[in-house]
Amino acid sequence: MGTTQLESVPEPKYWQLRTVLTEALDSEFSVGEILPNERDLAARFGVARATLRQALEQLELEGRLQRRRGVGTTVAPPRVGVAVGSAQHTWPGAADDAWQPTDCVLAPPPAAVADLLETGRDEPVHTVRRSRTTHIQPVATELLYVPRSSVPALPAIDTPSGAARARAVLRELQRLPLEGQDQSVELGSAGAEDARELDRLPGAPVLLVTTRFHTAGRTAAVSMATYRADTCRLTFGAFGGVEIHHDPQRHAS
Amino acid sequence: MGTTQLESVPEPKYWQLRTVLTEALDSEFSVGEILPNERDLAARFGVARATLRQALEQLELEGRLQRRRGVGTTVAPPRVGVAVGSAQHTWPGAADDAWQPTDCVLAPPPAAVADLLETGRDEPVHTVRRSRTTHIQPVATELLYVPRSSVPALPAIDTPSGAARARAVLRELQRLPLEGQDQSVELGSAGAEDARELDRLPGAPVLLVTTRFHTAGRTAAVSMATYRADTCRLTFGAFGGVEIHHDPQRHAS
DNA sequence: GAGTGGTCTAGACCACAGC
DNA sequence: CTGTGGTCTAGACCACTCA
Repeated sequence: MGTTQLESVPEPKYWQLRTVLTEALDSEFSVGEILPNERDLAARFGVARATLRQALEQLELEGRLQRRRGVGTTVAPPRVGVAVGSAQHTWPGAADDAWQPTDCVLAPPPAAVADLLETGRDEPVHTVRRSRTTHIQPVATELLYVPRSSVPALPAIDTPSGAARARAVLRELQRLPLEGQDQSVELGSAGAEDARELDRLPGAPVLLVTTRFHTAGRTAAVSMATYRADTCRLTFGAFGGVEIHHDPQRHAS
Repeated sequence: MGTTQLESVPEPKYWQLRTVLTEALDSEFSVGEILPNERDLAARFGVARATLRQALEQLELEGRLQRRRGVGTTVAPPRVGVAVGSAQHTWPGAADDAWQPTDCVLAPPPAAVADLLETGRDEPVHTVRRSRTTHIQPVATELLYVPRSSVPALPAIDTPSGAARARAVLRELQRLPLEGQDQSVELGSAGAEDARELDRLPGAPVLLVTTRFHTAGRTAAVSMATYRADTCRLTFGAFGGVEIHHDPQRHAS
């Protein structure tokens, strides 16, 4: 008598829960609707709150849910497609781009960036801060590193740090011939600052996009952008406008 | 007397731990080295194991650690750059590509894919399974959906399902003129099957790459690839060979 | 078998939003 | 103030690997 478990545990409870909740979201809930609170949900499914939370975390990671401390858990809208690489490469700051410059300082970049720029590790570069929003939600922050050699005509550094100087640097960049750009995407977690700016908690999953801008055979600038992984689908090419309504948890054939 | 906390909790313990461990990894550990087990580490830092694990999860997400049940926790090597989009677009199955076809069946695709292909929702399409490895580690699995109209010359379906048929479909694809491709990247979690194939646990974070191949103004094929997010850095363009040794947790200027 | 990471529990308290 | 999600604890047991 007394089997080890009712279900012989073929798979963990939080994973079963995730599946059940996914189906419930697909069939019984609509975007923006608020779910019952975690304590009630846990009781309803007969699991500890920690287990229920593990399932909710999965769903938030997949962009199906949005949780806010003090508020509640709501059904998230489909991810927005955010264009990060286009067929016709353009400099950051071009007329059509979606970024808002907020600040600019002259400082030594992180070592990894210095290596990409092939500048000395202690050599200060223009560091432009920008942010990007869709509708009203912040989706990304960026640090754009521009060596002084890329913008030699920039007026003396008497311009105070700030958005004005950021725009000046970007304007000077446009004058260079852009030969091409390389990009890479990887998973990261938001640091305290980025988290605040993206309206998330520290450690929230983000997509880190590194872009190298080339001119005359050398690297003219490097951008390191941090996108909210829960709400964004990064698009390359003409994929921008397309809506994809699939479950990010891949269901094999 | 008795302050609420020793440290007035400006930030959560697991986050402080993450920082401490990151620094320790940078300075005192080398790639492949095994860390003390979780119970010892938790005791050493004076926290519960669950809290310690929260910090380790972060570090694993960032690609700094690798954890294996029954084995232990080791320091992970830097992420490998995996080329997913190149300047000169090529069909899947081209001579140089890194994928290994393993199977092919004719079945109706998920609804989302049917919409992208503009086929009927119940219309069966060739579904090619492929996998991709670097060195000896699996890094990605893929389902490639090819409508029958894209490979009309394919011999009758008497070829048994399997790698041979997969190669036949890919070979036929090469005959079409490739006009271009769109891609999108988003965060997802590995389903049970993918997890097994990628040597991870269900729910492991993955990067979902959707590629649309165009010919003659229509979509000739759709690929949905699942990359291990912990070990991969997806590269677009010539970024392939570059090593980046930065901390995926963005440190602002 | 011993030792590892993975899952789960039942509680407690905290930080935050909104009334 | 109440109610929400976020953090943390101290334990237990399970699944897995390897000697």
